[in-house]
Amino acid sequence: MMMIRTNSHLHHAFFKLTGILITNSLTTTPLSSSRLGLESTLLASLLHSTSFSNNGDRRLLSRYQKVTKLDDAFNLFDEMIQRKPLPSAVKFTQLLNAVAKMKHFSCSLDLFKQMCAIGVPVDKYSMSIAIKCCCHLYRTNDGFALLASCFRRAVVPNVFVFNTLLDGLILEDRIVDAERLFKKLIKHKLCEPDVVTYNTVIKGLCKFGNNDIAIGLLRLMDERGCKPNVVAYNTIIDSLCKDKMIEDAFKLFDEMVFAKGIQPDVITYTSLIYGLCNLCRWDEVSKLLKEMEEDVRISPNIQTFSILVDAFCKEGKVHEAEAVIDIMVERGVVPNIVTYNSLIDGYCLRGEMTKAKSIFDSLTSKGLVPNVVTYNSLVNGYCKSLKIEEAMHMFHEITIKGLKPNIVTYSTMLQGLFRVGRCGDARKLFDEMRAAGQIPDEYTYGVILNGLCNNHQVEVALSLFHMVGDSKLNSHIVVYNILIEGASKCGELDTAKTLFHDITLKGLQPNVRTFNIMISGLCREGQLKEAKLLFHKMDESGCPPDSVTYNVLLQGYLKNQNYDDVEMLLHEMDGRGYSIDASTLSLLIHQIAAGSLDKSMVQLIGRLVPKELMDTPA
DNA sequence: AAATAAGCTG
Repeated sequence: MMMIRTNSHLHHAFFKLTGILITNSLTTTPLSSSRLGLESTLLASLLHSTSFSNNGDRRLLSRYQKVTKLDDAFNLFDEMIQRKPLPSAVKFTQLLNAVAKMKHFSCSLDLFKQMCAIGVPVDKYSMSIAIKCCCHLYRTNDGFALLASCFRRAVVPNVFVFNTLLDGLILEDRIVDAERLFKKLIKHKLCEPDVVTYNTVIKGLCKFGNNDIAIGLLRLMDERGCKPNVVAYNTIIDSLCKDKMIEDAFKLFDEMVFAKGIQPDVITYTSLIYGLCNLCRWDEVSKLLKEMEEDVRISPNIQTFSILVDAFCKEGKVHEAEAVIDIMVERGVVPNIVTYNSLIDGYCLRGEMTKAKSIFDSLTSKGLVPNVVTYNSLVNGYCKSLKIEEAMHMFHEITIKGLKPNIVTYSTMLQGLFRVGRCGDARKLFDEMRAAGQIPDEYTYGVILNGLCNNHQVEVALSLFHMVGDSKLNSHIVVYNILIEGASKCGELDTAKTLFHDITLKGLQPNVRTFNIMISGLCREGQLKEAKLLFHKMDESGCPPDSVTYNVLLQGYLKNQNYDDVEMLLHEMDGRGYSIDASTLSLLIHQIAAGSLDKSMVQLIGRLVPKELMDTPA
């Protein structure tokens, strides 16, 4: 399941990236210096005036809005309810909002209830905050109950309240309910949907992969006289980027900028940069980053930088990632736990656990608190380095620190235990996981099947597979790939063949990996004719052979002394630009030494061996 | 005179 991508452009791209970032920070500094032209002075003064208006122009916050600690909020509230006469509803509402802003939703809700109990009049403002709190606590139904009480109290809910409820439904993945509510609003004219209403529904559609319908709604809102804004476009662009449909994302971007004249913001750029990073299209990343830097109104923020850090780390370029962190710090953007999670994960993936651990240990001094994601990376890193005791230690640390291991944590730990052959402990952990209320997903399922197969328990894996039956868990090709590989490695090729046959019966499609595993199994048993047959079936199955297929088949031919076929395959590989992997190469070298291969082949083979293999002695 | 929204973990 691991994919190693090497990208020669990356290093180059990195210098471009950091180059852009550094040049920009240099060009922005002289703005305040004296050797500026008139226009620049104007610009500088504009900059000054905006920074002034940020503080000076804004009205002073009331003490009810200024609360930053929960205790202060409660104390203030207690003091307020003793006062005679009671402070205005506005003051109470401001306090409620301040508490909600601190994300203490249930506290805010408590205060709201107390406030109602002592008879402070409730209006649409306090109602909408209370409803928001319910929604953020995944208790949207309670939000609807409050809505009902609005009607009883003759408080007319406005579009804010409905938007909040709509958002709550989407947060709970209740997309059908959300659509129903949306239609009801329009049909019964409960309120006039505004741009936020539409955007919220668009967000819901995107969340469920309905990008096309989301775009449809974007058109519809325009027709209905509600102009889409940058948020509407960003939501869809972001969703398209996540679904790797980057061309469509750029199409929408162009439409937004050139046809509608809407200015992109940092979120637009960040989404697109994320999409490009995800596809390893580094040159375009630099281009876009440059474009963004050229727009004086926009500068990369913590997310933009974190995405770059993450991209470098995923490519194994941890030093480049650290350079990005240095640049962001220089620019006054403070890295957060997400940024460091990427870096820690990067070191873990490289197996540099000492370094990973030392960054982890330094978090506290930076005022950052590790979260489950942080621990998951370390658990994963230790497992991959076969340091299972350290992994277990980290795993237990999660609960000690008051956090909860999630499905990723359990799956990772399970994988680690299987990997060192501790099937019994894996079983125990699996039970523990279910007792903790964590529902295994398809990934967990794959880890377990794979773990059993690799520990000579194919039978157990197969019976688990049959027990799961026609459930959704078994409708993924990965499951078949694991079992076919497991069965054929145990010499149960007939079982493997049956499974392979079942794939199409189930309406699934074998992928390249499925074919490769099957061909490799057939070769192992010396069934070269069948292997060849399958190889030729690949193209017509819409699944053309890749470099792995050729290597697998080549090894089969070599082991069975089919030298004519070897020659043919080598020529085909040359034509397709595929190269020879390390284990095929060592087989070939043996054959060359034994004099089984024609001298004329040697040159061709030399051409098919990648440089990296030549440099490192086997 | 107070309020709603879209970007990272295996």
